[in-house]
Amino acid sequence: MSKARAERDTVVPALGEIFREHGFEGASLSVITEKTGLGKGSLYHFFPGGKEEMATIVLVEIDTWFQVNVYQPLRDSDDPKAGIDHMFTAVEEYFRAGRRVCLVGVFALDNTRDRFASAVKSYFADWAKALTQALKRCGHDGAKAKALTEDILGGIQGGLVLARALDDPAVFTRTLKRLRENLG
Amino acid sequence: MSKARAERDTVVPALGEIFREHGFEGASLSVITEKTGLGKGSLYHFFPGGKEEMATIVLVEIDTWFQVNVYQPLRDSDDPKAGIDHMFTAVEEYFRAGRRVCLVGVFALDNTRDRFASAVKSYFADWAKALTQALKRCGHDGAKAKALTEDILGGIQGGLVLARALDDPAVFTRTLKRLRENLG
DNA sequence: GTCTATAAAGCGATAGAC
DNA sequence: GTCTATCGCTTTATAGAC
Repeated sequence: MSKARAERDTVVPALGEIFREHGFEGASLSVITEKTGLGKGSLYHFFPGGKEEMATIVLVEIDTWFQVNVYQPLRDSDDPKAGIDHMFTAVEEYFRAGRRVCLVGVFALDNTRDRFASAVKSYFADWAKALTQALKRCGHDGAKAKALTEDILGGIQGGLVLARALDDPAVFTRTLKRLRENLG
Repeated sequence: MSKARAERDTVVPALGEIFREHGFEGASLSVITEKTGLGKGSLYHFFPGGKEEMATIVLVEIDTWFQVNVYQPLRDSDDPKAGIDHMFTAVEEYFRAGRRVCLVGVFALDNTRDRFASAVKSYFADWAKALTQALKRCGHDGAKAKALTEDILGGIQGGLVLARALDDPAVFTRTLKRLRENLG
């Protein structure tokens, strides 16, 4: 089981890219088979729950990544400004400078939304909470910190949508730069 | 033909809501039949090209609406500030104060993207061009006008994603308010 | 113009041999 | 653990009666 688990985990990143690229509905088993090189037999061996389990595990992996690389630094950094700087750097890398969309954003907009509603909601809620707290520690009052948080999280998602729609990743990096500078 | 055309056009808004709610892949003919009350026979009579034609016509309708209600006022208003104010008001109504997502944004993120790439691209490109021009007429230099345009269009899209993800439409209206105030 | 019936293909998922 | 074969269902789309 532990071995199967380890084997399974190596496929999860590839599954993430597939869901990002095709959405939940569009990621058919034939596409998944093709891109991962795993046959249906293997896929259902690793993920008895089928596509839904695959997507759930991908969402868990994403949550873990953001907890470790974004939320924790925001919460725990002695210097809250450094935590925020680290967030912007991590986000720019994670979204490959605008060439990669946000899977949670994709799931939020399409009809997959209801299926994974709680994971989608807590992704943004956790992020917002950690960022607001860091902004308060930087000296902003509660209302300002909340407003800045919405501007930053919304700006990131919107920048990704625009970058993809216009087929111009630089829109995203420019947006990140302005959001960063806007904090002074 | 003109009669069929008129009859057809009455269904287009309903199709728009269906694609918004379910995405392109998720909007199956059975869903469309149920929500519009039209049988498959009627649907293929009005839209011989099937789903793809339905979505194409919906995108044309959206483009027309934004041309008339957003881009033209931005371009033609004697007072560019009034044109921008009008844009924010129209956008808040159009997206039902955060309860309605942007179909073009939905199509931009999922795998439908490639299918309707040019319509998706020109939706944002036309909007950006008109808004940048209006901002320049307000006195902003070219670089500032371009930056503000990206912040505003991205902010709108991001606000819609966040509102949907958090199941809290007010996130969108607060974002719009700040974008508006940010212009002074 | 709208209906029913149906075709052809793809879907997620399962079973069983190996 | 991976394969092939197959089930049952849904999908888009078409045909033809009315």
